[in-house]
Amino acid sequence: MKKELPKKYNHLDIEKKWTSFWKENKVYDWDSTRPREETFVVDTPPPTVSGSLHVGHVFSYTHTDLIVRYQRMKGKNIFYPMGWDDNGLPTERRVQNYYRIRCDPKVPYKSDWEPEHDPKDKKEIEHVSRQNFIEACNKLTHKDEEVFKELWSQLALSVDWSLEYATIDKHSRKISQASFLDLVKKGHAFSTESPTMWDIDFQSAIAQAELEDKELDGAYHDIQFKVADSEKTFEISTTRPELLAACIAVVAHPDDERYQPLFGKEAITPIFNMKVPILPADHAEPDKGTGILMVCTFGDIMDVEWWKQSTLPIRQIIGRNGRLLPVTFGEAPFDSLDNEKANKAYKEIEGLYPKQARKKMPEVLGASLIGEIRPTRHPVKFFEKGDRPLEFIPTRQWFVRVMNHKERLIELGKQVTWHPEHMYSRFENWVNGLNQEWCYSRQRFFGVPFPVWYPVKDDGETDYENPIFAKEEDLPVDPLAEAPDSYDESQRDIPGGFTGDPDVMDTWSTSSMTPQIVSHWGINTERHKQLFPMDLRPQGHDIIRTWAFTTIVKSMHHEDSIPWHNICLSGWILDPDRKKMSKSKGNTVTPGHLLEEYSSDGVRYWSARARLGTDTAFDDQVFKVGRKLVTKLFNASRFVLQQFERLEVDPNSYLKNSASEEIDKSFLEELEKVVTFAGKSYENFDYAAALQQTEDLFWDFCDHYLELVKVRAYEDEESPERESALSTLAISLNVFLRLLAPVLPYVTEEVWSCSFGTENNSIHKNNWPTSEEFSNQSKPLEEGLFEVAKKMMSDIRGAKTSAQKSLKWPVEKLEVKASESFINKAKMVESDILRAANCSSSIEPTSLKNSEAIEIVVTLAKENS
RNA sequence: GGGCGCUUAGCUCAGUUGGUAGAGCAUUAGCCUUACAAGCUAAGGGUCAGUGGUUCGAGCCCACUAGCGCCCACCA
Repeated sequence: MKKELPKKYNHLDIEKKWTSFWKENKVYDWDSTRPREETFVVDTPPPTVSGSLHVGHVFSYTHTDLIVRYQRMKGKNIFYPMGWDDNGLPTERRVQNYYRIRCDPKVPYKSDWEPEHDPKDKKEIEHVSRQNFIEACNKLTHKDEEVFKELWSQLALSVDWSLEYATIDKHSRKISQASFLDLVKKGHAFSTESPTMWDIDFQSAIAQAELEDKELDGAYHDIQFKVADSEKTFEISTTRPELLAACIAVVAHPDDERYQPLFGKEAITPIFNMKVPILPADHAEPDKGTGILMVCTFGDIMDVEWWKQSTLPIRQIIGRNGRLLPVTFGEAPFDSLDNEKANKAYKEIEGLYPKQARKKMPEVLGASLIGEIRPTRHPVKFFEKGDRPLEFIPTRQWFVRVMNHKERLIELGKQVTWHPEHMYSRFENWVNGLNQEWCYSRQRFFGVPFPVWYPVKDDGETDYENPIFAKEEDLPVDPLAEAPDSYDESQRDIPGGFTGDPDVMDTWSTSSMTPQIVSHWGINTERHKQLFPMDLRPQGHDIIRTWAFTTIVKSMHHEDSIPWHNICLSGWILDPDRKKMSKSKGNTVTPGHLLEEYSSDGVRYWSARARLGTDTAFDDQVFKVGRKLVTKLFNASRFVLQQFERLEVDPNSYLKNSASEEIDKSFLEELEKVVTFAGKSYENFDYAAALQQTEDLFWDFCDHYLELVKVRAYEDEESPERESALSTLAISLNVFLRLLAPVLPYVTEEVWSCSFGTENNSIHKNNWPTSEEFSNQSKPLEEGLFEVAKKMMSDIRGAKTSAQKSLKWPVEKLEVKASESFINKAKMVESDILRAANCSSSIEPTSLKNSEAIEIVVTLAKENS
């Protein structure tokens, strides 16, 4: 005999019990011996380990778990790993603040150094070696990961923890570096020195995918240029006058009649007196500003593009730290007609940041500034995590080719099924808008290094043309700590020796390989084949251009394949003001107290109500509804199981029975419909629709069906009527538990273990209900009997309520005025209705011809007998 | 400037292939009823953003308009 359910449902104790049960019994483990067709593979997003998780994480990770739990109950072998994204800038930033340290590659390594965190002590910032800094990163991320893992377990994410990885661990670094070497081998990666978008605070290159526009105040400065060997002048309207010294040309649209006579001539820049060519260029728009603009090295991406197809030299005046570089006019490429004057003017702005220099420019320009400065507001490109505008600075970087692969990327994007479908257009938009190759290198410390060294020529120059790549079997390598083959560590950074590539890879270089990291691409071919392409990539829609995009780029370059068959995009959590909840906005809610107050199942319910791609407002009310459903399910289960306990019979023995009473048959028919619908919905990743239908019928079950059959189930004598009720109760509870198991894993497991489950058999494996289970049930005489009974019950209750009587108050007379069809149906379920209504006389029908109207007249007894 | 989505009850949202507008919450009134007071029952509440079209019939299909949100864009 099973153990009885406790009187009250204490979610905290029960969650703890099942969390450890699932772990001990390896309920969620992947079986590597089962074939691909029986396996469902998830490319779990590795959460960024920087501080704490908020409800937004809980929300989207639950969505994946719902889908996974459905697939597992369908009998699928589940591959559901968890990774930690602990590589990259967010971690660096957090470590810098947490331990008050900075990485300085010039500082020597200290083996006995330990990072220390003291929230009160505002000690001076300590500069540590790269190795020490990486150790500090590892220490802090491990600490955070334990906290995350705890939360995921409590939330009942059914991941296989033996598949855990971190994007900075040895295995991930190896795969990242192998990916890079493969890209190089296939000609998809290359290094070059070229103007690159540069963040002056982080002092690193950044990629197009990391750009963000910010609206900034700016101002048009109208600057007068002279035409060489002529008295003519023209004006250029610019918001970046501080780049005047970097001007290499002025351009206007080829069709612009105002400037056509000047093409081919030279202009003379004011103040610095440099001769620059006047040329036609398609990107100049006649109706913007004065229609003629200066090309500076470099003000924006168009300057870069234009410069690339020109043969003009770069006049770089902004340095890596963002300040205006020292420049000497008179030395190429800064040729001036008046070096002395130019140098003097430049001294005024040298060493300043662009913003400061801009302020100073009116003074420097003097009479060359025409009219008033006109304020404007315009979008300026920023690194998404940066505080100051980007600059274009020529540096040596590694790039991955994407520009020549747009068509193929779009084809592959179309081969993936997007949920919801319309999110695909964001991917296509992004690919079509690509205007640069993927900048792959970063000038940072905590990341995956490039497995590359360069020879140092005898004159001390680095020979970038002949890179030395690591051997695949040696990966991962750190070129700053290890010497390449055929060299010795003593030859590092000396003429005739070698130097290590100092950069690390873009964080997406690793994240884009999550499928290959977990499939052990290149290491275990069998395993890779068994898992790739994967079934599902879940992620946020804000990182389609980064994570989804780069993952597709990699699988295209490596195997000309899609990485997964489906991609599911979760929406965002909005705060009550409808703003996206995010750490940077400081409006996050942490999930700990929610889980405690509303239970994990209650919080999961809240997540499950939101369809994919739909943003959801954070709303306490929905958590309450979730908790209420959990309590209801528990209590209804207790009631149903009590019927079997009372008779000392096993509810399992009723599951194969056929119901004989019409109301029972009708309810089972409704239940079968929901089973079919829910299965279809889950197949299409629409867990929310499945939940809604299930929940609706479950409340009908509690509010109406249970009330209708209660008395019949209570009967002391065995009878076909009682057997039919008991069978329907057993079947319904059994099916409801399984339908709700993905959303409410704890309470369903608890009830299951006390009812239908056998020893160590979790509800979460191999138990999804099917319509075949209903094949031995006979159809009710009419469809919709349950609906008719509901309508009758509702009206009877209404009559009692408006008479301010209790619901068990006896009914003397029950008249039904309705169509013949309605009356017929009511008659078919009459006995249950009369019992539930506490009515001793039979229904008095009045048949209305040609009328849809239904009137139920309830005459209550005078006395409560 | 290009693209996508949303607009249904006070709030949060459903609304399957077109067929009499739904749920929960909130509000109000009532009820200790042999599972449940962390409960139960019922009531009130809507020009489905607007305009036009297709149709016997439109919340749903089509066109246009407005507001909100998001994604993208070469931003002088």
